[in-house]
Amino acid sequence: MDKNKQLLFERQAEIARAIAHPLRIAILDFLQSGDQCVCDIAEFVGSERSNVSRHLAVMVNAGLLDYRKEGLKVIYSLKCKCITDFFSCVAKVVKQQAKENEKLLRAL
Amino acid sequence: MDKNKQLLFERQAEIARAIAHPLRIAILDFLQSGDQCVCDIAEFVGSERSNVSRHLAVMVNAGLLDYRKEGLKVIYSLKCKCITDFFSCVAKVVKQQAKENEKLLRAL
DNA sequence: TGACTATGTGAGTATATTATCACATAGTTA
DNA sequence: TAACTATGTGATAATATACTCACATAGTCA
Repeated sequence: MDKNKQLLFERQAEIARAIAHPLRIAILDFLQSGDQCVCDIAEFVGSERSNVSRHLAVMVNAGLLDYRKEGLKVIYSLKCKCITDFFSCVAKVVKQQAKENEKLLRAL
Repeated sequence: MDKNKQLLFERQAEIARAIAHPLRIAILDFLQSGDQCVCDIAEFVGSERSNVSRHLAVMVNAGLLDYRKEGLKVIYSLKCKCITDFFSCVAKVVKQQAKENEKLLRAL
Protein backbone atom coordinates (compact mmCIF):
# COMPACT_ATOMS: atom_id res chain seq x y z
CA MET A 1 0.00 0.00 0.00
CA ASP A 2 1.07 3.52 -0.86
CA LYS A 3 3.10 5.22 1.87
CA ASN A 4 1.27 8.50 1.40
CA LYS A 5 -2.11 6.84 1.57
CA GLN A 6 -1.07 5.15 4.77
CA LEU A 7 -0.23 8.53 6.26
CA LEU A 8 -3.58 9.86 5.18
CA PHE A 9 -5.36 6.87 6.70
CA GLU A 10 -3.59 7.46 9.99
CA ARG A 11 -4.62 11.09 9.97
CA GLN A 12 -8.20 10.16 9.14
CA ALA A 13 -8.24 7.61 11.94
CA GLU A 14 -6.99 10.28 14.33
CA ILE A 15 -9.94 12.47 13.42
CA ALA A 16 -12.41 9.61 13.67
CA ARG A 17 -10.99 8.67 17.06
CA ALA A 18 -11.47 12.23 18.24
CA ILE A 19 -15.16 11.91 17.38
CA ALA A 20 -15.62 8.38 18.67
CA HIS A 21 -16.86 8.98 22.19
CA PRO A 22 -20.43 9.58 23.39
CA LEU A 23 -19.42 12.57 25.47
CA ARG A 24 -17.47 14.14 22.65
CA ILE A 25 -20.35 13.60 20.26
CA ALA A 26 -22.64 15.27 22.77
CA ILE A 27 -20.23 18.19 22.88
CA LEU A 28 -20.08 18.43 19.08
CA ASP A 29 -23.86 18.33 18.97
CA PHE A 30 -24.06 21.09 21.58
CA LEU A 31 -21.53 23.24 19.75
CA GLN A 32 -23.54 23.06 16.54
CA SER A 33 -25.99 25.38 18.27
CA GLY A 34 -23.24 27.93 19.02
CA ASP A 35 -19.94 28.48 20.81
CA GLN A 36 -19.79 27.56 24.49
CA CYS A 37 -17.48 27.74 27.50
CA VAL A 38 -16.21 24.65 29.33
CA CYS A 39 -18.47 25.34 32.25
CA ASP A 40 -21.67 25.33 30.22
CA ILE A 41 -20.53 22.35 28.17
CA ALA A 42 -19.84 20.38 31.35
CA GLU A 43 -23.25 21.20 32.70
CA PHE A 44 -24.93 20.30 29.42
CA VAL A 45 -23.30 16.91 29.06
CA GLY A 46 -23.47 16.23 32.80
CA SER A 47 -19.84 15.40 33.48
CA GLU A 48 -16.94 16.77 35.55
CA ARG A 49 -15.27 19.87 34.21
CA SER A 50 -11.82 18.31 34.34
CA ASN A 51 -13.05 15.42 32.28
CA VAL A 52 -14.76 17.67 29.77
CA SER A 53 -11.62 19.76 29.56
CA ARG A 54 -9.66 16.71 28.52
CA HIS A 55 -12.20 15.69 25.92
CA LEU A 56 -12.10 19.20 24.50
CA ALA A 57 -8.32 19.01 24.30
CA VAL A 58 -8.60 15.78 22.32
CA MET A 59 -10.83 17.47 19.75
CA VAL A 60 -8.69 20.58 19.55
CA ASN A 61 -5.62 18.43 18.89
CA ALA A 62 -7.45 16.58 16.15
CA GLY A 63 -8.36 19.87 14.53
CA LEU A 64 -12.09 19.61 15.15
CA LEU A 65 -12.40 22.52 17.54
CA ASP A 66 -11.10 26.03 18.02
CA TYR A 67 -11.02 28.00 21.25
CA ARG A 68 -10.60 31.56 22.38
CA LYS A 69 -10.20 33.14 25.80
CA GLU A 70 -12.75 35.62 27.02
CA GLY A 71 -11.86 36.79 30.50
CA LEU A 72 -11.85 33.82 32.80
CA LYS A 73 -13.70 31.68 30.33
CA VAL A 74 -12.44 29.62 27.43
CA ILE A 75 -14.91 29.47 24.58
CA TYR A 76 -14.89 26.44 22.29
CA SER A 77 -16.28 26.37 18.77
CA LEU A 78 -16.57 23.99 15.84
CA LYS A 79 -13.69 24.53 13.47
CA CYS A 80 -15.39 22.85 10.57
CA LYS A 81 -19.13 22.83 10.00
CA CYS A 82 -18.59 19.73 7.90
CA ILE A 83 -19.02 17.76 11.08
CA THR A 84 -22.65 17.59 10.01
CA ASP A 85 -21.54 15.45 7.04
CA PHE A 86 -20.27 12.95 9.49
CA PHE A 87 -23.49 12.94 11.46
CA SER A 88 -25.58 12.55 8.34
CA CYS A 89 -23.50 9.53 7.39
CA VAL A 90 -23.87 7.99 10.80
CA ALA A 91 -27.58 8.80 10.84
CA LYS A 92 -28.02 6.77 7.68
CA VAL A 93 -26.29 3.77 9.21
CA VAL A 94 -28.38 4.05 12.36
CA LYS A 95 -31.62 4.34 10.37
CA GLN A 96 -30.75 1.36 8.21
CA GLN A 97 -30.16 -0.75 11.29
CA ALA A 98 -33.35 0.47 12.90
CA LYS A 99 -35.23 -0.74 9.81
CA GLU A 100 -33.58 -4.14 9.98
CA ASN A 101 -34.45 -4.47 13.64
CA GLU A 102 -38.04 -3.58 12.85
CA LYS A 103 -38.17 -6.34 10.26
CA LEU A 104 -36.74 -8.77 12.79
CA LEU A 105 -39.30 -7.77 15.39
CA ARG A 106 -42.14 -8.20 12.93
CA ALA A 107 -40.87 -11.64 12.03
CA LEU A 108 -41.15 -12.85 15.61
CA MET B 1 -29.47 15.65 28.79
CA ASP B 2 -32.22 13.69 27.06
CA LYS B 3 -32.03 9.92 27.68
CA ASN B 4 -32.87 9.16 24.05
CA LYS B 5 -30.24 11.52 22.77
CA GLN B 6 -27.72 9.89 25.02
CA LEU B 7 -28.56 6.51 23.50
CA LEU B 8 -28.17 7.97 20.03
CA PHE B 9 -24.80 9.47 20.93
CA GLU B 10 -23.62 6.11 22.19
CA ARG B 11 -24.71 4.45 18.97
CA GLN B 12 -23.00 7.15 16.93
CA ALA B 13 -19.83 6.75 18.96
CA GLU B 14 -19.93 3.02 18.30
CA ILE B 15 -19.99 3.66 14.57
CA ALA B 16 -17.24 6.26 14.76
CA ARG B 17 -15.12 3.87 16.83
CA ALA B 18 -15.59 1.21 14.18
CA ILE B 19 -14.12 3.60 11.62
CA ALA B 20 -11.39 5.00 13.85
CA HIS B 21 -8.43 2.81 12.94
CA PRO B 22 -5.95 3.21 10.08
CA LEU B 23 -6.30 -0.41 9.03
CA ARG B 24 -10.08 -0.26 9.04
CA ILE B 25 -10.05 2.95 7.04
CA ALA B 26 -7.74 1.28 4.54
CA ILE B 27 -10.25 -1.57 4.31
CA LEU B 28 -13.18 0.80 3.83
CA ASP B 29 -11.22 2.60 1.14
CA PHE B 30 -10.44 -0.68 -0.59
CA LEU B 31 -14.07 -1.83 -0.44
CA GLN B 32 -15.23 1.35 -2.13
CA SER B 33 -13.70 -0.09 -5.29
CA GLY B 34 -15.73 -3.29 -4.94
CA ASP B 35 -16.44 -6.31 -2.72
CA GLN B 36 -13.46 -8.34 -1.56
CA CYS B 37 -12.58 -11.51 0.32
CA VAL B 38 -10.56 -11.51 3.56
CA CYS B 39 -7.57 -12.92 1.78
CA ASP B 40 -7.32 -10.09 -0.75
CA ILE B 41 -8.09 -7.47 1.88
CA ALA B 42 -5.31 -8.79 4.10
CA GLU B 43 -2.87 -8.68 1.21
CA PHE B 44 -3.94 -5.18 0.24
CA VAL B 45 -3.58 -3.68 3.69
CA GLY B 46 -0.50 -5.75 4.46
CA SER B 47 -1.55 -7.34 7.73
CA GLU B 48 -2.20 -10.82 9.12
CA ARG B 49 -5.43 -12.46 8.06
CA SER B 50 -6.44 -13.16 11.65
CA ASN B 51 -6.03 -9.52 12.50
CA VAL B 52 -7.93 -8.38 9.43
CA SER B 53 -10.68 -10.85 10.23
CA ARG B 54 -11.11 -9.22 13.63
CA HIS B 55 -11.20 -5.74 12.18
CA LEU B 56 -13.83 -6.86 9.69
CA ALA B 57 -15.90 -8.28 12.55
CA VAL B 58 -15.76 -4.92 14.32
CA MET B 59 -17.17 -3.17 11.27
CA VAL B 60 -19.83 -5.80 10.66
CA ASN B 61 -20.98 -5.46 14.27
CA ALA B 62 -21.17 -1.70 13.90
CA GLY B 63 -23.32 -2.11 10.81
CA LEU B 64 -20.78 -0.75 8.36
CA LEU B 65 -20.17 -3.93 6.41
CA ASP B 66 -22.08 -6.89 5.03
CA TYR B 67 -20.65 -10.26 4.09
CA ARG B 68 -21.64 -13.31 2.09
CA LYS B 69 -20.07 -16.71 1.69
CA GLU B 70 -18.93 -17.86 -1.72
CA GLY B 71 -17.41 -21.30 -1.48
CA LEU B 72 -14.43 -21.14 0.80
CA LYS B 73 -14.30 -17.39 0.66
CA VAL B 74 -16.15 -14.79 2.66
CA ILE B 75 -16.83 -11.66 0.66
CA TYR B 76 -17.16 -8.36 2.49
CA SER B 77 -18.94 -5.30 1.14
CA LEU B 78 -19.85 -1.80 2.20
CA LYS B 79 -23.31 -1.78 3.66
CA CYS B 80 -23.78 1.95 3.26
CA LYS B 81 -22.21 4.00 0.49
CA CYS B 82 -22.65 7.00 2.76
CA ILE B 83 -19.25 6.18 4.17
CA THR B 84 -18.03 8.59 1.52
CA ASP B 85 -19.82 11.38 3.42
CA PHE B 86 -17.61 10.61 6.36
CA PHE B 87 -14.47 10.70 4.26
CA SER B 88 -15.46 13.97 2.64
CA CYS B 89 -15.91 15.48 6.11
CA VAL B 90 -12.55 14.22 7.25
CA ALA B 91 -10.93 15.35 4.03
CA LYS B 92 -12.09 18.90 4.72
CA VAL B 93 -10.56 18.84 8.19
CA VAL B 94 -7.30 17.46 6.85
CA LYS B 95 -7.16 20.07 4.08
CA GLN B 96 -7.86 22.88 6.50
CA GLN B 97 -5.01 21.78 8.70
CA ALA B 98 -2.68 21.37 5.75
CA LYS B 99 -3.39 25.00 4.84
CA GLU B 100 -2.63 26.15 8.38
CA ASN B 101 0.62 24.22 8.38
CA GLU B 102 1.56 25.81 5.09
CA LYS B 103 0.98 29.25 6.58
CA LEU B 104 3.15 28.32 9.54
CA LEU B 105 5.92 27.06 7.29
CA ARG B 106 5.83 30.24 5.23
CA ALA B 107 6.06 32.30 8.42
CA LEU B 108 9.35 30.67 9.39
C1' DT C 1 -11.47 -40.12 3.01
C1' DG C 2 -7.41 -37.01 3.40
C1' DA C 3 -4.88 -33.00 2.23
C1' DC C 4 -5.67 -28.35 1.43
C1' DT C 5 -7.45 -23.50 1.70
C1' DA C 6 -9.91 -19.54 3.69
C1' DT C 7 -11.55 -17.87 7.67
C1' DG C 8 -12.55 -17.24 12.58
C1' DT C 9 -11.42 -17.43 17.61
C1' DG C 10 -9.21 -18.22 22.45
C1' DA C 11 -5.42 -16.74 25.25
C1' DG C 12 -1.91 -13.78 26.38
C1' DT C 13 0.61 -9.58 26.22
C1' DA C 14 1.26 -4.78 25.10
C1' DT C 15 -0.65 -0.45 24.66
C1' DA C 16 -4.17 3.24 24.71
C1' DT C 17 -8.16 5.44 26.61
C1' DT C 18 -11.07 7.03 30.25
C1' DA C 19 -12.62 8.89 34.72
C1' DT C 20 -11.44 10.68 39.05
C1' DC C 21 -9.10 13.20 42.56
C1' DA C 22 -6.06 16.59 44.07
C1' DC C 23 -3.66 20.38 42.88
C1' DA C 24 -1.70 24.22 39.76
C1' DT C 25 -2.51 28.26 36.99
C1' DA C 26 -4.45 32.50 35.36
C1' DG C 27 -7.74 36.00 35.19
C1' DT C 28 -11.29 38.75 38.14
C1' DT C 29 -12.99 41.52 41.58
C1' DA C 30 -13.58 43.40 46.12
C1' DT D 1 -3.35 41.92 48.12
C1' DA D 2 -6.68 38.16 49.12
C1' DA D 3 -10.50 35.46 47.99
C1' DC D 4 -12.76 33.70 44.14
C1' DT D 5 -13.81 31.50 39.58
C1' DA D 6 -12.88 28.93 35.33
C1' DT D 7 -9.86 25.96 33.43
C1' DG D 8 -6.07 22.68 32.76
C1' DT D 9 -2.93 18.87 34.27
C1' DG D 10 -0.25 15.05 36.92
C1' DA D 11 -0.96 10.60 38.91
C1' DT D 12 -3.50 6.65 39.36
C1' DA D 13 -6.53 2.82 38.57
C1' DA D 14 -9.98 0.65 35.66
C1' DT D 15 -11.11 -0.67 31.26
C1' DA D 16 -10.90 -1.30 26.32
C1' DT D 17 -8.30 -2.20 22.12
C1' DA D 18 -4.88 -4.24 19.15
C1' DC D 19 -1.66 -7.70 17.72
C1' DT D 20 0.29 -12.31 17.60
C1' DC D 21 0.39 -17.20 17.85
C1' DA D 22 -1.71 -21.50 17.91
C1' DC D 23 -5.55 -23.95 16.96
C1' DA D 24 -10.54 -24.89 15.39
C1' DT D 25 -13.90 -24.99 11.76
C1' DA D 26 -15.88 -25.48 7.28
C1' DG D 27 -15.83 -25.86 2.49
C1' DT D 28 -13.15 -27.85 -1.70
C1' DC D 29 -11.17 -31.12 -4.50
C1' DA D 30 -8.25 -34.98 -5.76
